[in-house]
Amino acid sequence: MTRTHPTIAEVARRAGVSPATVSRVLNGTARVSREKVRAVLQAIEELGYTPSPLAQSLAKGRSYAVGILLPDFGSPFYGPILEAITLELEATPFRPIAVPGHWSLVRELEALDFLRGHRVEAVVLLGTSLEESALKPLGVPVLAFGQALTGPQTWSLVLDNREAAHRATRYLLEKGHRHIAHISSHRGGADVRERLQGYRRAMREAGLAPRVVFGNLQEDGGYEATKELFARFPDTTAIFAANDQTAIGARLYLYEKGLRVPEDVSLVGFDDIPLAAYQIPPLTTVRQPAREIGHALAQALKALLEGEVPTLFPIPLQLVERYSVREVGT
Amino acid sequence: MTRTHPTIAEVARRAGVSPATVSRVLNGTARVSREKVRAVLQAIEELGYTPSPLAQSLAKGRSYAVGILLPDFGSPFYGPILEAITLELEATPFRPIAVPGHWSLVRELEALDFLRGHRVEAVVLLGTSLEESALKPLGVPVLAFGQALTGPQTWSLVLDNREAAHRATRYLLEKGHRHIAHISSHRGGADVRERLQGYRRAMREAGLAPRVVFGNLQEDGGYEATKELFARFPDTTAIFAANDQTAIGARLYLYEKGLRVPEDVSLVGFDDIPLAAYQIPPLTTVRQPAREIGHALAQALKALLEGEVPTLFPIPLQLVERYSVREVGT
DNA sequence: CTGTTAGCGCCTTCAC
DNA sequence: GTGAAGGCGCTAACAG
Repeated sequence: MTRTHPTIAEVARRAGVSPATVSRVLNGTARVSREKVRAVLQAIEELGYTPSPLAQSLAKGRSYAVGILLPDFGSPFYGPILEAITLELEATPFRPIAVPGHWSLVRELEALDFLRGHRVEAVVLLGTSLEESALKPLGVPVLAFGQALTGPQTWSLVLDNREAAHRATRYLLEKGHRHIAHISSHRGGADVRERLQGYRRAMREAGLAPRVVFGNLQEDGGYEATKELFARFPDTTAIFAANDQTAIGARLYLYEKGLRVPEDVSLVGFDDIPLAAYQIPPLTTVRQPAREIGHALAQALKALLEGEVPTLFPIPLQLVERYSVREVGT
Repeated sequence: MTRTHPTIAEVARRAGVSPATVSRVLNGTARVSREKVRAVLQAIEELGYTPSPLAQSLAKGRSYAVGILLPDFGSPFYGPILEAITLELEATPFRPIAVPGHWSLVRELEALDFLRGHRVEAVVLLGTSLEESALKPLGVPVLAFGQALTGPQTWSLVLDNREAAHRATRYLLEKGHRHIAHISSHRGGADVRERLQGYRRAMREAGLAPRVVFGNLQEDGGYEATKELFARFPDTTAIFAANDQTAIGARLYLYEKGLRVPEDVSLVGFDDIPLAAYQIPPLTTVRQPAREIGHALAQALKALLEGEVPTLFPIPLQLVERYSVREVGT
C-alpha cells in the first residue's frame, strides 16, 4: 500500500464534484450530467486513480472473492482445472483466492479458516477430503469436486469414478488379462476410493482375486508401489493405476526392470493429464476433462454467486485408448 | 460476506470492554489486565469471532498481500515454484495473490493492473516478458525470475541460462554429435532467448551450422517443431529443447517416426520438471530447482516486505545426466 | 441530478 | 490500563 494512491476524495476535489458523484460515475449507480462525467473521468485519468477493492468490499458488504481449495499448485491434474476456472472467472467481478491444502487434512482446515476470514462468498473444493461438518462454520455455499458432499448450501460435481474404474478394469479383462493389479492410495479424496471399488467389483465379477497396492498418487509412489507389486505378484500382466502420475511412476519401474509396455505389462491410468498423451507409449487412461470440469464448476459458481441454484450436470468419464495396453492370449 | 460474522463491537459488548481493548488483545498493541484479556478471549471464543482482514488492511493502511504473476496455473514448471513460494509465505502474515498471465503480454499487463488495484505490497514475476516501464506505475518492489529486470525497487533472480545452454550443447558435442538442433520459442521470457544464444555460441565455436526451429514451449509445439526439424534436417542426431515440455513433445514425434531415443536421436531438455525423471528414457536436462528457486524468491520477498534490501544469490544450473543421450562415433 | 451524512470493521491517537 | 474519537477509502441512503 503506497501513500501514492489517490483516493476518491482527491478525484472529487479535482473534478469539482462530491465523492458521491465520483462513486456514481464509477459504478453507474445513478445518472450524472455529461459535464461532470467528463470532469470526473478526466480527473481519474490525470491522477491515475484506481478504486481500492478493499474499501469497496468493506463499504458494499461483500468481498467479491471466492475461495478455491486445491491440493497443490504443482499438481498436473488440479493445476489445469484451477487455470480453467480462473480463466472463466475473469469475465466476472469475482476474484479467486486459490489456496493449497498440501494434501493434509489440517492444512485444508486451516485453508478453510483462512478463506472464511477473508469473507469469501463461495468456496470451491478440489480433491479435498473434508468432512461435511467442517463446512458448517463457513457459512457460504460450497462446490465440491472429487468428493461428493451433501448438506445445505453444498453442491458436488460428481463423476462416476466407480463406474469408470469398473469399465477400465473390464477393458483390461476383455483384452484377455487375468492378473490385473490396481495401485490405489490412502491419500486423496473419495474418488480414489471409488476407483478401487470399481476395480474390485470388476475383478470379483470375473471371479478373479484383486491385487491392490498403495501409493501416494505421485510418481514416486507409483514407482514404489509397483516394486512392491512385482515382489508380491510377479505374474502381473496389467496395471490399472488410480491416477496418471501413479501410472507414470509405475512405467519407470517397469522400464528399469526391462518389462516392456505394453508387450509385457499393460498399463492404464486415470485423469488424462496433459502429459499422458506424451508418454512412451502414449498412455491409455480414463479422461477427466480439466477444461470441461473447470467450465462446469465456473458456471455453477456464477449461478451460486447470483443467488441461483446451480445445475451441475455430470460429465461422462471416457476411456481414452492409446498404446499402453495390448491384447493377450487367454 | 455473511451478516453472520460477529464484529469487534459485539465482542467488546459481550466482554464488557471497549472495542479498543479488544483490538489491543488481538494485536498485543498494549498491555491489558489479565481479567479483561480473559473476558475478551472468551467472548471471541463464544462468538466464533475472526477479525476481518479487509477492515484490518483498510485501517492499517497495508494489505499484507503480495502479487505473484505466473504464466499459467497448469504449468509443470511454474506451478511447483508457486507452490514453494506459497508454502514459505504461510509462516508470514503475507498472503499471496496468484494471477496467471496466460502467456500473453496484454494479460500480464492486466494482471499487473489488477494487483496494483489490490494494493499488493510487492510483486513477484515468474516467466513474464514485461517491459521495465510497465513496472513503474506499480509503485511497489518487484522481484523477477525468468527475465532480468533492472530499475528502482526491482530485483531479479537471474540464472545463467546462456551458460547452461552453452554447456548442454557442448555436452552433446562432446558426446560426438555434430548435427545438433535446438527447439526454441518466440513465446516465453528472456531466458528462452538466452538458451538459444548459448546454443548458438557453442555451435559457432565448434564450427557447426545451427539448426533452429520454434515451438510454443508446450508439448504440442515440441511435437510440431520436431516434425519441421526432420523435414528440413533429416540427419539430425541430437536435439536440445528450450524446455522439458518441448523435449517431451519432440520425444513423441520421434517415437511415432520409429526413431529411438537415445540410439537414433539424443535429447536434452531444460527445467527438470517433476516428470522429466519419469520419461522413457529418463530425460537428460538442465535442472532449474523449483524448490530452491521458490525458497530464494520467498526469502527475498520477506526481506523486501520488511524494508530490507534482498540478497538474491544466483542458483547454479546443473545438467542432470540421465538416459536420453548417447555417445556417437565421430 | 447531486451534495451531505452515515456507516462498513478495525486500528490508532489522545486523554484520563 | 482503558475508553472515546476520528479516520482508512468507499458506498448508500437521505434530502434537496
